[in-house]
Amino acid sequence: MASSPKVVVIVGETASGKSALALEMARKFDGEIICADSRTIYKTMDVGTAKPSKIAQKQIKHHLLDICSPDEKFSVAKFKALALKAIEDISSGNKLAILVGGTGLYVDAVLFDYQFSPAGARKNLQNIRHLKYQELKAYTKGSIPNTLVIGLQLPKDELEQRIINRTRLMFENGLSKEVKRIVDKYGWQSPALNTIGYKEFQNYFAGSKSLDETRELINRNTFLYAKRQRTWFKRNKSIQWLDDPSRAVDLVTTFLNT
RNA sequence: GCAGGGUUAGUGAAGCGGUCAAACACAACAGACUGUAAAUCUGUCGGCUUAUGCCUUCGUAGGUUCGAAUCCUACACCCUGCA
Repeated sequence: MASSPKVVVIVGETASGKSALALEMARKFDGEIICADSRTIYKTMDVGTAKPSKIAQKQIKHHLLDICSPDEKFSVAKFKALALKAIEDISSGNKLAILVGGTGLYVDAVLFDYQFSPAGARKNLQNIRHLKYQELKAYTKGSIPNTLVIGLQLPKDELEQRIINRTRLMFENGLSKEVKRIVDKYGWQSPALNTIGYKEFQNYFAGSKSLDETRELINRNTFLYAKRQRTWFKRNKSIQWLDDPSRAVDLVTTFLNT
């Protein structure tokens, strides 16, 4: 399959430094970034989702950010289609596509070429394991060709410290105002507000939780989320785990030369 | 000082003579995941070890009972009503 474009994929837990690494790789290898993130797709949700800054976006083109409004429903299938389109666009412009994200399902939808049945065909609300067979087939088949998958892994306590710091920064950068604005405009039932860093404010605004308690809760929920991400990525054996991000340059260099 | 309430596993909190290694929640640990995925769901959670098994736990020390986290006594610490 010489025709399929090369894609560098960067995965890892939240706050592991994926975005920074992606930016660096994009600069070094003339790339553009595709965000595989189920929350940064939403407009106006910037602080709480740790969305790449405007400055970063000016330097390097980021795809699939701000593509829908907080009251809209989004889906993996939509993501897959858009991501494939973006990969095509980027590589036809002779640039390197860099897919970055912590949303394992979104990444895998592209990487393992998920085939979705028609919308609404299946109600799988209880996470019934009836798709196990299909899923296994997909994973043994392996990922799509011409991909390099880099995973960022930090020691647990270091990651927790980074999460704590990041949450504190979010609060300093007006997270509470951002949440308020979105709630006032779209209401708590909006799909986008069922997000760590946002939903925890419900009790704060209702007056039953202090700001400190809210921040603690966000931290704890983020730890839990990171754990789920770890579990998800663990099963993908083709990920090349790095504890030292600087090694990524070599990996990408050899990948591009083969 | 007198009267009353409390002390339970990592935390919070049930239990108030047997079916209690002790509900439940949270955390912790592990896992699942194909159109909500920063979502949703599952398992383990005193120790030994994996057994319809044993051992050690419910502030501390004794006691009553066939049998106590549960009743009694003393002590320690904490909160409250009267001084």
